[in-house]
Amino acid sequence: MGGTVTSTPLTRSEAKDLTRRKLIRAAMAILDEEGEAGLTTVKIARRAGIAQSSFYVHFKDKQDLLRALAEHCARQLLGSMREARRRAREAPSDLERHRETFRIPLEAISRHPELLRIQLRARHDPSSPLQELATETATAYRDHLAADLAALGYTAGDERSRRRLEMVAEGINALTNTLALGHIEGRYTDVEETLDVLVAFSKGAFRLLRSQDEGPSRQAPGRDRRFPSSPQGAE
Amino acid sequence: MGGTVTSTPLTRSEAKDLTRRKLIRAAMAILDEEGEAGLTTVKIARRAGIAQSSFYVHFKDKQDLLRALAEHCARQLLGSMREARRRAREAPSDLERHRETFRIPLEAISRHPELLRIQLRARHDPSSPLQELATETATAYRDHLAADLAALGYTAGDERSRRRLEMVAEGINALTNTLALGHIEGRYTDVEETLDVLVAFSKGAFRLLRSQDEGPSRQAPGRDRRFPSSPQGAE
DNA sequence: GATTTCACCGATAGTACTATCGGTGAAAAA
DNA sequence: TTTTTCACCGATAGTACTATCGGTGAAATC
Repeated sequence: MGGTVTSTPLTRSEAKDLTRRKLIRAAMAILDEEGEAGLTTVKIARRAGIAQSSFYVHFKDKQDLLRALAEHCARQLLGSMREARRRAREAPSDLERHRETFRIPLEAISRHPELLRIQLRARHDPSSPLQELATETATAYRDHLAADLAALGYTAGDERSRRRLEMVAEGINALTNTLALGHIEGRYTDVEETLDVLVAFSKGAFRLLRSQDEGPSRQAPGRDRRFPSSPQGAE
Repeated sequence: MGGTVTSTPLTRSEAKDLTRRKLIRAAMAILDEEGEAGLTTVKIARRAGIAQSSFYVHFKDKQDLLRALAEHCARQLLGSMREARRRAREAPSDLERHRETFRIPLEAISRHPELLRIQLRARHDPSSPLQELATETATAYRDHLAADLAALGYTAGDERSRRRLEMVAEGINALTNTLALGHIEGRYTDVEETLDVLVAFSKGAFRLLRSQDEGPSRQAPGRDRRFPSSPQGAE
């Protein structure tokens, strides 16, 4: 990453570190292309250019590699999150800042779409060793956005408005992810158009947040506000 | 399903059909609880109460079961989609209709959350035999919603407004799924509150759709509107 | 130059799962 | 009643993957 182009003669520890990184990269690629079912030590090692058994020189077991991979992803995601916050602060006008808040994660996702894909997949997969990381990341993003919104004046006073803020933040993240994937898949090629849609959606939500203290929900408060739990009998 | 409570003496073909359904149910439950990695013929058979080898009396192989399971899910999803359309038409006022359009899928998801979970998981998993079904389902939902919106007057004239409509429909679906999951996971217990948020988001998007013919996008049309493709060099 | 270290190799034991096979008893057909 | 059918059983061959082990040569150390 540092840009130092070291020529071929490497020390032993440098070479080892390089192989380790190759293994993580290979695992990421396979995870992205074939999913976790396709992730075997045989394929990882072959792709990294070493023998299958040599895999265990670098990692205790497969689980150990996934832990390292999760850390790697977390570092990268945290980095782009910090960058987003920093760059959004630099925007001149309020309107531009609002738009930038969407552009930056969109750019970040476009740069490394495999991170989002792997995260979305692991998010709902109980058999995935990455599920915990995926959930944590999603929560972190949501809270980060909610905090930003709170700082912008959409203050969370009572419990209800706090929950609304959370819902809006989660919704905005879902929208960003979905449209970013559409962009990556080539369906929505125009970034500015995508930003238009994101901004439009969020404006509606902000209007709700601003009106939070003015009146109660549209429904009478007396009735049951939960769906009954699954009756389990349907065919 | 039909309500006929047949007492214990079953014909041979009835008994076989029952076992087959038990196998599909067992597979669904395991898929939901443990993901595809945990889905083995051993577990499916044990859960259905038969020997592992008897699995092959009902299905040619595991793939065959997954095909049957996909059909089963597709039928159920299609059914709830039709129900949603029908019930939304019955709503008295426009405002109520708008709100109902969100309530019905939310109810449907709450009734069978495992369907959504399995779909979301398979959607981004290249190793999943259910990926195709999941993608088709997502597309069908999006187009269904887009058509409803078009019928409501958000007409798709030119190519650009058609694409916007598609983006909005996809966004609304993503929002519905995300908030529905939040509801299932117990974070957003109040259905009416969830509907408030969904309606607020969509109002913002509708405002955009209505203004589609009035002016161009906020950005100058000359510059590059796509992100460069991933440089692959980042660490 | 001699010795030690160790990243990598090939071979293989162990494990978990898929799918097949012959046998069995009760329902269905004769 | 006799015969046939077949849904289910236990046992097991075949397959794919994980993880270990002893060996090797070049880098590192002496």
